[in-house]
Amino acid sequence: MTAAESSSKADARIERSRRAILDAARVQLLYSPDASLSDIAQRAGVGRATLYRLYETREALLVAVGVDCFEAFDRATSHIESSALSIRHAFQLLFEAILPLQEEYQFLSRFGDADDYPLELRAIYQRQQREMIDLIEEAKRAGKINKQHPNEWLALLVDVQLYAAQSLLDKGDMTVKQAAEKACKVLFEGIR
Amino acid sequence: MTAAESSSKADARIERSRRAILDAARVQLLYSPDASLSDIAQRAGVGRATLYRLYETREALLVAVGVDCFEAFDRATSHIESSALSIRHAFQLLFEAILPLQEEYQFLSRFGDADDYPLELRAIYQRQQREMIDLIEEAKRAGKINKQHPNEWLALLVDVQLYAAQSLLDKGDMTVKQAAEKACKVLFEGIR
DNA sequence: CAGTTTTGATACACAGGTGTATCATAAGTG
DNA sequence: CACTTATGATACACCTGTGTATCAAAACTG
Repeated sequence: MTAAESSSKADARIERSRRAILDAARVQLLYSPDASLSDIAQRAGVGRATLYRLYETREALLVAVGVDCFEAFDRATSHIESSALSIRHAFQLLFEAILPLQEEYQFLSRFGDADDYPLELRAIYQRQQREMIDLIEEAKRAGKINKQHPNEWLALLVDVQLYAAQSLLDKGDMTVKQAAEKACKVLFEGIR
Repeated sequence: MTAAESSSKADARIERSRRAILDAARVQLLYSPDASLSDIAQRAGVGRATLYRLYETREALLVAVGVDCFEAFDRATSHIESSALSIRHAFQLLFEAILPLQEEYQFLSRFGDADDYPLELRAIYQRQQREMIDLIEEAKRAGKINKQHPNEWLALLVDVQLYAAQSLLDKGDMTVKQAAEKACKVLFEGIR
């Protein structure tokens, strides 16, 4: 219904501009949250006017990027619950799925817990958090996680393990699978 | 030599303004990094002109806050190496010392790893990281940490454990000692 | 290929932040 | 208590970002 998903019969130019803008905005805003719309348009390779044509305000763009990130996240993780062999394996698959989408995941985290950001983004973030907590509770029931740990804290630990795993990837000498494996292991068993 | 440390024979009003501004700036910039100097002055309870009198530019203020944070951090942690009974105990003491200084610690982290921030802040951050890595290497030598883990990654894990521990404190039902204990335990032994 | 639609460039008004200067007032100093 | 100094308020010029409008040129559609 919204402009975000109406790829039905629009001019090909629109879709191209839209994709370029969303990608550029995600990267640029993650790198420097106070980047101007000129910066974003330039990175996207489109005119500033085009950006304003597709997204009425800066806030509307923020929301659109958030929605886009969430869709990518959902697409990459929806298969997990059906194909995981165990809870621990589900975490492993989750880590492997999210790591290549760090930009998208971090975008949602960063703009999801700030008080002064669009309500829509916060709602998306909370929905994502909810799914994570569901998984955590399942792991608790399976005895894989100490039941005394608060769920929100555990969700935070998963988040930061992902963040730390990304730093391993950035160093270059590791595959996604290996980084996910390491993060998962340290999460459940500690650094020693 | 700089105004930052010349508390020698200055007018008492100056020192009072300086303290109020540094505290307000730390909190305000941590909460919203793009806050205006008017916001900061207002929170500090001083006029905007006073702020400009004590700190020539916005960047100078940023550096001054960073230095102030580092001094507080140093004051709180310098006693540790002499009083720690073991490496593991040193981490426990470190966590206990830093947790009440989360604002200061987070300020240095946030403004220390961004590419577009003052060089002085980055230098301070790197010095702090260096001390952390020294501690980590000592723990490796003592066999408390798996030697295969990269030091930078481990330093990141300590950082994020502190961040997560803060969320436990924010919930209210925990003392600093308990939160530090929990973070330390999970760091070394995992969530299960 | 003719017609429609998007696009980029440009100019504009507006708002807000930065940094400087001035001056009467309040506060500290000796 | 006289003297010195910091302070807050105010006004100012400058710059940058936001959002709107316009129009010729380019790209897509059938």
